[in-house]
Amino acid sequence: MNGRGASVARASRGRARRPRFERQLPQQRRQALIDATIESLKRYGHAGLSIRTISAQAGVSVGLINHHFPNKNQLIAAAYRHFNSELVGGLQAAVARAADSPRARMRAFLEASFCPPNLDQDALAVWVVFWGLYRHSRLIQRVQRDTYRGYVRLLRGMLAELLAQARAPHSRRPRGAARAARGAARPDLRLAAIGLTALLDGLWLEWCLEPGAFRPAEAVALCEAWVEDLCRRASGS
Amino acid sequence: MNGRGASVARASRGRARRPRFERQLPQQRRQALIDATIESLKRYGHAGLSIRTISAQAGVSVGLINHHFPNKNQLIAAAYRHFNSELVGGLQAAVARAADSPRARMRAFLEASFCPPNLDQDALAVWVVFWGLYRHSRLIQRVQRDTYRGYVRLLRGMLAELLAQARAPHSRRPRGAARAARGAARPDLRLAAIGLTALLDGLWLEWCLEPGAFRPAEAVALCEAWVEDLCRRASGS
DNA sequence: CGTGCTGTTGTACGATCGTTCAACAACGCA
DNA sequence: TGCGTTGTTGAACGATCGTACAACAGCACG
Repeated sequence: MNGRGASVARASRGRARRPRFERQLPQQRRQALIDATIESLKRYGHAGLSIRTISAQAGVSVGLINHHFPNKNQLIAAAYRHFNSELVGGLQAAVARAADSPRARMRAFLEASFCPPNLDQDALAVWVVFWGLYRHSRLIQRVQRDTYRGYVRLLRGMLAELLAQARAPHSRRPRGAARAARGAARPDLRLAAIGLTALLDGLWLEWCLEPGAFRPAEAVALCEAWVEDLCRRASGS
Repeated sequence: MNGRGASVARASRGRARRPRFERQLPQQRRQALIDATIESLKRYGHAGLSIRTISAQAGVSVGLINHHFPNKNQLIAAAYRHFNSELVGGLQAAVARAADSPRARMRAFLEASFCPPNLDQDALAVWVVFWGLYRHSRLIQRVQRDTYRGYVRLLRGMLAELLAQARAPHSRRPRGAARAARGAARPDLRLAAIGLTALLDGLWLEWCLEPGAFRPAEAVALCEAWVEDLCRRASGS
């Protein structure tokens, strides 16, 4: 009763009073809610999709989410978009940081794939929840379509460079190699990208399900052996 | 009001009266509920885990499930066990049906893996739901541990045969080959099984996510090429 | 035909879900 | 210092969740 008047009186009396909450800019709060969503999914799996669980994780009240997002699905889709772009961005950065040789770039890509934060049991839990939403949520489908493109382009580009170099190992044209190889190599490149993606994703999945089964370095080695066989077959034909 | 007396009167008047439900043996009803659970998961994803959705799918009332299963989790675990054993049993049967040569057996295994009912978008939806439960349900973990053993044994056995034949291609001992190769080949066999499983699962996953990306026969070819490279490397060293 | 067993039904209950909304309060600004 | 904007709170709503349980009814049997 009379809560407001009492608090105003306390404040005007000069007593130090901690604010009950902190106002933030919409942009910052939105990002905090997105982070809390992902953290909540890591901790509680599908149960972490609850508005109350997410708001508790973010340290805010239940009503705040609908002030920054029109509904729950939009928040989840935003979290999925952020999760995807973190992955793709991290891989792209690792490749860009590597030496300017197709092999070194591929190695950097593989090592980044089999390192934290990508290689993480909690991350798998998050992916699984999103995958489960895929078929019944147009929002999730749209995010998937938007972000997957960058991943495929990155991986295909590296494979094209490697295959071009394997076919013409003595000509020094690392820059134009991908473009030059595009004609005749396209059917092989398509299957090669499919196979490498499958091997990569499968190893990643296996490790997350049972981290003791093999070491990350062994996964990188398996992928590199596969790429090596691919190049050998390409140069042999 | 007085529903019972009225219906008895109708019945004794000789009017034909359809039974409102059919009693079934517990074993049959349990299986029907398990089938309904899987079908419900295929149709509605994670939302299909609801007691009311499953009972509607099975054409029974909500209360019946708790008469045949102590709670929802036990039903789900039973469904997961059935789903797993259907997969492993189908693969084992396909291998047993194949010709008695390591290559033929491996081919049969791969073709069965990339065929309905295993290669099915709906099936992926079911797997994803179960995977999402894995971390937080001891029942699911137990089922996984029980059933995965058979799958690994099957795949490792075929790989061992193939590697043994590759190492000694001229000695005719297809029966004892696996046993003979067990000593020196074990480290390679371990990584080989990991790699093939990853490639297989990854291709399966990719196809289910985007069935138009490649044909099942191409997936089989990719796996066989991988096995071929493995054997070549084993015989070369 | 009547009786007993038990498979089956459907309501009821408390908990939790996503969402709404009126009231509160933090903080920039005059 | 007081005011206005608006980020934030938390109670309340109806829907739906898993489970319990008393009543019903199919069907085998005497």
